[in-house]
Amino acid sequence: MDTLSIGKLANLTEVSIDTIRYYERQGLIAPPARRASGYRAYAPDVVGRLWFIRHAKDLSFTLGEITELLTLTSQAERDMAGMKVAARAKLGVVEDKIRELQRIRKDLKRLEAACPGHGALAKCPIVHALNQEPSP
Amino acid sequence: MDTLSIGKLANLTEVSIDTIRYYERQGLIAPPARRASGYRAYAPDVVGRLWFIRHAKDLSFTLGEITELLTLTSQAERDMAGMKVAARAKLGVVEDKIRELQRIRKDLKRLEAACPGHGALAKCPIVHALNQEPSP
DNA sequence: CTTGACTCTGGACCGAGGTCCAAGCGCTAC
DNA sequence: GTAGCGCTTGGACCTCGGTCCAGAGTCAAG
Repeated sequence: MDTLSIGKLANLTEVSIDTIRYYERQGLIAPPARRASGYRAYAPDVVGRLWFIRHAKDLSFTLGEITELLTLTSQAERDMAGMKVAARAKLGVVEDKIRELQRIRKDLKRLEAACPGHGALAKCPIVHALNQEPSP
Repeated sequence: MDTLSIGKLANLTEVSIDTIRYYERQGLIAPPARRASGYRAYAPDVVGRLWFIRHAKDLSFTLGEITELLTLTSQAERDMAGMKVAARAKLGVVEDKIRELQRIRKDLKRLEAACPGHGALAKCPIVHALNQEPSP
């Protein structure tokens, strides 16, 4: 048998059955052929497609973006420029998030350092800072 | 008049009217007194409380965590230890997120660097990498 | 053949943090 | 006094990425 049941596919890809069906509804994977019983019968190349989705998710691409990437890659005659552009664009987004989190980290560190850690709450510099209207 | 309508409060705090009502439903701010007409009439100290919420949100505290922080600060006789502990705990969470994003950044950079940016898509190293099952 | 595991469908539900709506009053500046 | 904002309510809806369910039919091992 050269097709896979959804359960076998799930085992091979570490993507749950429910999630595979969800991806089908979302259009990330094509509706597969069916057995007489109605069971989904996947061609083995779907395994690679699911790994693609998983890895792209691990790179913080959204499912919508992954759909676009999959469309891109499905046109084999195309140039690879699109992939590189997508990677760089996502890199920019990730770096923005890192900067924002670093801003938060700095603020938290400053507050934590300013707080002696004991004494009346009314004198807590963290509480004080949070209650203030921002200066500008 | 020493009370504020919800609209005035929204203007003073950069928190929208809908959001203020939402916070009331969620228990972050107490249900205010009402005028005869049913309009909410806020005591001016609610302004500080809303700034507290806004700033804590800017530090990536969730509304649930902010509720706890507000409970903490409402007991003036308490020690400030809890605030410092909360700040340090959140700092840890933020640093974990930063590390995860840095992992993603590293992976994206590596992929982007590996891709020549032109040529047949079938040879794109990004596509190749994403299609692979991870080596356990 | 029987039993237990597998799969099917459509739709409801989750959390987080809101946003938007209608229909109907209240308030205030002119 | 009237135009035109402001405020009220309850509930529906949104994103994102799934998860879970019932009730039914199917498959494979013993």
